[in-house]
Amino acid sequence: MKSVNNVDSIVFMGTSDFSLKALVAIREAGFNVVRVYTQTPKPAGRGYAIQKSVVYKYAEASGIPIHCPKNFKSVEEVERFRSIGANVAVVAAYGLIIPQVLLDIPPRGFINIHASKLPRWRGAAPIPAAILAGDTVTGITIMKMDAGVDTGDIITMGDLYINPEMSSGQLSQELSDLGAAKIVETLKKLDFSLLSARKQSEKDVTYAPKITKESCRIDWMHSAEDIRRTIKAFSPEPGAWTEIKGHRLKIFDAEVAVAEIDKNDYESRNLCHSEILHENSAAGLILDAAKFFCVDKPVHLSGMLAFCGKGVLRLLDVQLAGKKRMSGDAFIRGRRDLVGQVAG
RNA sequence: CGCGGGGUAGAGCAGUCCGGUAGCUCGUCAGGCUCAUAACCUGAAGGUCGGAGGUUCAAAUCCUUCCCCCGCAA
Repeated sequence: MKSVNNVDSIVFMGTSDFSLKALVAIREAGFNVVRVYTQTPKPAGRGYAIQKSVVYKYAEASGIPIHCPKNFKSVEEVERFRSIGANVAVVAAYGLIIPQVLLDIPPRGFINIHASKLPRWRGAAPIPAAILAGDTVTGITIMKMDAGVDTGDIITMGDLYINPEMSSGQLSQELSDLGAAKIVETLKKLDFSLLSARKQSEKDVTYAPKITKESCRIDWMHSAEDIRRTIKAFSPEPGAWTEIKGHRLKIFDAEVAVAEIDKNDYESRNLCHSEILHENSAAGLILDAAKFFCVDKPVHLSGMLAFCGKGVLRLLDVQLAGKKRMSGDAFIRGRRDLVGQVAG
């Protein structure tokens, strides 16, 4: 039986932690990775030290030849790739555009691991997009690459349920495990996989918008649930943030403390905010503990609380610029001067 | 040499400019009050102030140097 094809010459292209899992899995499954492409080590971080990608470090330690072109626009780079003579190329979170001339080179083409169920969330940031949208299920797509952005024919998919507690970081880890398993499965029966590929439906296409600094900024006028999802979607990187007393505060985790509340029905042991609330400008107000009267029952809330456009959020994991990351509880205990401030 | 913040009790912070008793909010432990409480009151334990030198009668604080943590930017 010819189930294991002649795929003993694989080129792997990837940069992030997400791709590293796939690379490791491919090698552990016994495939021969003959070359690794990853993004150029570049000055980054404090002091602009040269940073190698995790994939670079792994390949280096494993003795796999590494190549880091800036792009594939030159004939030289294309020919260099051709000279490897690879049977198939696997791409996962690489970060460079692969032109058609390159896609045409390997006999069995390019295969991509994408962190969503295509055609939902095409684009660069599918994981935060799924959380932000409140999706209850997402997954992995293994596809044949074509020249479009995540438009290739689908080989296989894997499902993953999003539990509401999950942050992008956790989801990304689980998806990378799933992706690693799926790519190995695909490579093991490569010819069959390629034959069974089917076109994407053009009906349910959505795009995952690029993440910007501004899209990570919290709008406290939104509901507590919306803001909670924003926080989860950008945790731990790059981190949802707000500004308080002129300083940037990142929020890595939060939970809805009260989904809905009549803003007049509460008191706080620390200070009386009724005048602020009457002005309807309470969104973003930070408190450290409060007692609410919902219907006829008093509800005691502890921890670091933030009023939203609708409801109250409990901030669980925060970090002020320049300080350590800590629980909201500890943070607000030490920074009582921030109680009663309005974040924005 | 990219810009910047920080290291003080188990946690989070103030005090540092201008040297002179180690302080705050919590937590912990013990007791009290209350119908009751994530409320309140009383008391206790817990620190070689990141390390090493130096100046001084005296250093958390001033000088030199080293280590560690973090934000921005890329």
